[in-house]
Amino acid sequence: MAKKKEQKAEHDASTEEKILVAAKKIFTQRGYEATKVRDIATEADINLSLVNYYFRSKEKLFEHIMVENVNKLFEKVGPILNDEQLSLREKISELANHYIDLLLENPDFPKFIVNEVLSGSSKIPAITARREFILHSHFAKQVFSLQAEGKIKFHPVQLMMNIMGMLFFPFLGQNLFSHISAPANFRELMESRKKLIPVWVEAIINS
Amino acid sequence: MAKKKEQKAEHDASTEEKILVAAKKIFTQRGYEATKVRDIATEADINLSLVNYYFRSKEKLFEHIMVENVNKLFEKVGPILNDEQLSLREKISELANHYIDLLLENPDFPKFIVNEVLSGSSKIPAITARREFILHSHFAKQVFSLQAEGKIKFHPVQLMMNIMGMLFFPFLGQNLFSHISAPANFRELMESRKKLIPVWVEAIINS
DNA sequence: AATATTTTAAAACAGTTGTTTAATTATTAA
DNA sequence: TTAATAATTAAACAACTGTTTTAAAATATT
Repeated sequence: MAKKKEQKAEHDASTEEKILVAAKKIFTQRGYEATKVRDIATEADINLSLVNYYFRSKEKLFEHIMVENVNKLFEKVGPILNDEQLSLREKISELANHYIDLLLENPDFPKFIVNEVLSGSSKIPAITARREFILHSHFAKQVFSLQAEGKIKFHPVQLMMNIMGMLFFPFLGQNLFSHISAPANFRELMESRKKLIPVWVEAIINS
Repeated sequence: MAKKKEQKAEHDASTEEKILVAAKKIFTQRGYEATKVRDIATEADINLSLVNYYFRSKEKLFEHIMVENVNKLFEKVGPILNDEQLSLREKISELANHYIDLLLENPDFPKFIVNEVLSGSSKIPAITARREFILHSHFAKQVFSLQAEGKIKFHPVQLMMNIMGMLFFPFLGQNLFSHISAPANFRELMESRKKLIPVWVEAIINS
């Protein structure tokens, strides 16, 4: 029964798997246009035509990878955003912990987020659906109710911008910032942010 | 003497100018790889070979545009960052005013900033030089002295990340955010930020 | 007006790139 | 084992892309 899976774990990765790993790496790093099918084949160490054999076209493969990425980006976050037991501050703390870990492990994600998720250009349904999801989450309701209760004097979207900016932007400017302090320190800086961001958001709310 | 300039102003844009305008638009929007020389020629409404005639190669033209962009991004900012008369808060206020206006007028800039300026991959000297400049500015000194004076309990780079994040990130997620509130409201939200950001930064410092 | 120079245009070139084909090898099912 | 199916490979194709060439038209210079 579980033979196949065990075999997979023991033996070399299957061709399909190798293509996926290579494609994920190169597509996420360079984007669609800058990625050549031959680059993927070389990186995966397989024959060129196997890419089309397994995934029919470059575009199909790209969408596959993008869906994979966006799922990884949101799978853990959905339950957090909609957990009615968590206060806003607790949610922010959880989000900070989760995303900082995730982005430290996936240095290519920030650019992907900007170019595929935040950019309106993406036609991939999995991405547009996630955007909707966030907007109707319990988290969004909590942020908006801050205004309704008169606890903030500015538009709630401003707060969402700040939270996301504090979370994602450092990774976009990683090369810039890790040039200031020692590059190795970037990780420490990000670890510190896990606890700092909730405090800063609180300060902004009370400003 | 001024004949030529006046002619330029009165008459149609020169071919060189038309290419520059088209190239700036397409390169900034789509990036290097996704931009085809034929796209530029079509957009500029000129013959294909004129692109190479005036700029020798696609790569040369790209660098030309990138330098143009980065200059526009920093020309006004240098004096602000190094103005020893301005307090940190005043500098932040000036920066917010300037960058919010600039990015509202140039919707393509945010992606360019992420992919060319913040990304370490850029080999364009004009960009790397600017990075150095910021790090040694009076502004940077002021931020770092906050820590020396014990006014903040975290690393000064954290504050720089937050300031830049609050400034740039909303424009990166423009499509996302303008989907929440009415799209037309995005401009108003950004206008509000001009005054809000200095307050928020203050709140973060005092947190 | 005649000549030289600059600018524009069309076509072609050479290299790249996504994809397909056809043949071979490996695997599975009978 | 044998037949059928799946996986892999090398080669080729056709469209695309950056660049060059060659010639014509426009402009400037003498």
